[in-house]
Parts: sequence; C-alpha cells; structure tokens
Amino acid sequence: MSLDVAPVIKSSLSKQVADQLQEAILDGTLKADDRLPTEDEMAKRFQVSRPTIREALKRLAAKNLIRSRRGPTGGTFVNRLSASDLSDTLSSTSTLFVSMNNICLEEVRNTRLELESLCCKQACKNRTEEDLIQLKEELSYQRNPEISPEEFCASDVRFHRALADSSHNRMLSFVMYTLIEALQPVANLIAYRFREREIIINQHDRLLDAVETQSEAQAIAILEEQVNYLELLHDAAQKNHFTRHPQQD
Amino acid sequence: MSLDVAPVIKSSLSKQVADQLQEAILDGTLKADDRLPTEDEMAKRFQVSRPTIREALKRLAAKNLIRSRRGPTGGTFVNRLSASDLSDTLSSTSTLFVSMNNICLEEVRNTRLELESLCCKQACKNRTEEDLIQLKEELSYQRNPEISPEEFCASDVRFHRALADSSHNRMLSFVMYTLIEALQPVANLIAYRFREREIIINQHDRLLDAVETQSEAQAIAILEEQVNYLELLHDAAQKNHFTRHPQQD
DNA sequence: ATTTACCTATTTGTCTTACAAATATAAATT
DNA sequence: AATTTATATTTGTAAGACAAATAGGTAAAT
Repeated sequence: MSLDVAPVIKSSLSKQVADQLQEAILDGTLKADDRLPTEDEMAKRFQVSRPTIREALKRLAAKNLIRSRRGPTGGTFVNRLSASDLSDTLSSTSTLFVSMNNICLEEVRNTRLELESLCCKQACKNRTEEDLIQLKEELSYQRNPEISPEEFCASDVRFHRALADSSHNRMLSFVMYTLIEALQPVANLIAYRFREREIIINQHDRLLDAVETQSEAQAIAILEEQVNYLELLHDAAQKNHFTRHPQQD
Repeated sequence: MSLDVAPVIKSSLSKQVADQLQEAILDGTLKADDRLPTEDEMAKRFQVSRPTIREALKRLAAKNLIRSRRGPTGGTFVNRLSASDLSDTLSSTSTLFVSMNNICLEEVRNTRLELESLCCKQACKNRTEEDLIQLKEELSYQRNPEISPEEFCASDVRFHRALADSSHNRMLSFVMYTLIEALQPVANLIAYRFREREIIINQHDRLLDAVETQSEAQAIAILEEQVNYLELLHDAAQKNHFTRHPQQD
C-alpha cells in the first residue's frame, strides 16, 4: 500500500521556532517594542527545551530583529529597525557579494555613480534645510586635520549617506546605503593623505553647494569627478602596492 | 583619581564567538566550503561551553554564512554564497525595511522604475543572445494559461531578474534584485486575472523587443507603462478591499 | 523624613551532562 | 559480490543548575 507519509519535518526545531517568530514580526502580530514571553514560557508553549528556544532567538538576534535584557523588567523585545540599524546586515552582505563574486570595481563604481546621480537629482528637488545643515556639519568635521584616517572615512560615509537621505526617498536611500558600503573596503585601502583630503573636501563642498542651489547638472558632474578621482587613487595605490611587494606567488 | 576602567566585556560570549568567526569568514581566513572544527573542539578552544558555541553558530546560520550536517563526515561548513543566495538575505532585509518603516509604495515604485530604467539602458547596450533566449523562454512560459497565479508571479520575478542580468553589471543586478523582491508582496496581493495577465505579457513582449532592437527610449517607456499599470491594479485592489471590509477601528 | 544599604525575585546568560538522530565507514553475513 | 549490520562520529535536543544583571521593596541609619 502507498501511504502518504506525513511530510517529515526537515528543518531543525530551532529554525522552525525562529521562522514562526519572524513571521509574527513580519506580519505585524508582534509589533516593535513588544515583549516576547520569557524563554521558559516559550519553551512550554512551543513544547521544546529552553536551549532550543535560545538558539532560535539568537537567529533573530543575528538579524537584529530582537534585543534582550536581563532582570525582572527584562526579557526579549522586538526591535524597531531603522535604515542604519539594517545597514550592518547590509554592509556585510554587500561586502560578501563583492568579495565572493570577484566583482570588478568598475561595475561597483559605475553603479554607484548612476545611483548617486539619481539621489542627487531627487535631493536637488527635495532637500530641506535640515538636510543642508546635516551635510554642512559633516563637512566642517572633515575639515579638521586632526582627525584620523579612519574617522575621515567614517565621516565620508556619513556625508554620502546624508546626501542619499536628502533625496527623501527612503527606498532609494536604502539601496544607496548598500552601494556606499560596498565601496567602503576600497575607500579604506586608500590612506588619505592631507592633499587628498583637501581634494575630497573641496568636492564635497561644491557638491553641497550644487544641492543647495538645486543645480542638478552641476551636482552630477562633481559626482563624476569624485568617482574618477577615487579610481585614480585606487589605481595608484594598487601600482604602489605591487611595486613595494613584488609578486610572491 | 581618575582610573581608566578596563572597558568591561559588554556583549555576550556567544556574540563574541560569532563575531570572531564571521570576521574570519569575511577576511578570507575561512574560505568557502572550509570545515569548521567540531562544536566540542571549538568549545575547548574558545573556552566556553558547547551551547554557547551553538548559539554563536545559529547566529551565523541565520545569515546563511554556514551550513551544518550530522555524521562522521558532517560538521559545519562555510557557505559559498551565490548572488541569488545573497540577494535572498538582502531582499528579506529590504522587505523588513519596507514593512517596519511604513515605506509608501510610491517610493518603492519610483525607485524601481528608475533602477529598472538603468538596467534597461545597459541591457540595450550589453545584452547577449543568451540573455534574449532566457527572456523569451520565461515569456513563453508565462503564456501558458494553465499555470497558477503563484507560478505566474514567480515567472514574472524571473523575467525581471533576467532583464537585470542582461545589463551585465552584477552590482546593478544585485541591488535590482532587492527592489524586485521588495515589490513582490504587492504583486502577490494582486490576484492575476486572465485579462491582467495578457496585458502584463504584452508589456513583457514589447519590452523584450525593445531590448532586442536596442531601443532604449522605447524600453523605458514600456517600463513606465507597466509600473503605472501595476499602480492602477494595486489601487483597485485596495479599494475593493476597503469596500468589502469597512474600517473596523 | 529621607537617604542609604541590603535583600529578594525575576529573567537572561552560561555550563554540565546526557541522550537522540543522522550518516559515513568498516565489518559481518548471506 | 552484494547486502546487511554494527560502530563511531558529529550535530540536534533536552534537562537541570547556577551565575549575573536588574528592578522593586524593605529595613536601617542619618
């Protein structure tokens, strides 16, 4: 006889629990800042052991979906996720993508230029005073020659993020964040010397001005200039690298 | 006296372990398909208990960075992540982003139209014969009226993905995948009736033709038409929904 | 009366031990 | 020789215990 066997449970218990909880979060059953039952309680409800529940919770924690605190008023809570909260996940994903698929930088640069142009166009239309203040603040921070290369890089990221946010299209910002992160390892390769910083800052300055005066074409031209400049720097760094470390294998 | 207190260990052990392992994967110390030590072995090395190691591994598993198999030749392995694997995690991130930040569909549609236009432009330049074959195959599959709405939706996704891939800019494809997925929940809302399918298919048909004959402007016009049509369908579905379920709170 | 110190209860974090389930390898049986 | 059966290894799950953080209440001290 051919009995239809019940489709055996394939995935592990902790995964099933995690999926159920994630589903509840996604469809709104569990809202932001809601408190989940205690681990013991959930263990009873799901009919599994506490370690299993904990493994499930760690899966969600890895995605930043939940946070935990100890103590009587503690527990596990649903996170409200902003774009920048998600950017951790984003950046590691896009970094992985670039490194594991041997994406040539040309493609990344090309895509970033196109997307950032889009951001600029919309930013010229929609930027508010707050956006301009944000951009100016970051720019003045960059002008301080005391800050370390790492701090300069971080500020550079924040500047471009602020530029993306000025488009007031959050979906566009979101994908732009991905691109910014994907190029970051490259930016870090370049040890910013003082001269280079000045050039970058000057470009930012003119970019800000273009956005402020709502001159789309000018903004895009500057973006192009900056991307080309970064390409130059990167090529030079590569060449230098090869000169100082002759191929060993 | 102002003693600099040693920065107390903030994060949990399992998080620290997870971070160390992730770091090793990201910087290439652990390559794709490498096998990690057994859980017992790692517990000894990290000087923590096995459950702690397991919680750490579940964090990485949630990000699809590793896979596990039982048995003597089993163990935990580093995943080789393909573009579509990564865009899975990326798209779930972006779905989260959209649902938790009340992103209005207008923004998503606008962004998708802009990005897909970009894809089309580059596709018109770079598409190969293989790309065209792929697109035609998907199109002929959609023409079969027997397939279920779900299958039609899935085919629609594949068609647009193939279109993105035709740009031969993998970075652009990657972010485009995100956008396609972000709109999918909307597409699923729309119960494709036969008449609607015909219209969609007709649009796909003309889109394919435009890419084949490398007419950028025409391709973009059709994209615009399709996005507008989807908006229409969605609005109608919304209205219908409200009519049948009068507001309850 | 107000502050301080301590105690207690609650909840997550971690450890220990044990057993179950899957699975490849080797041995034994037909 | 082919098939079946042990067997060892490794992840998956369970149970119980204790540690650590933390809020709230209580008692003592000023």
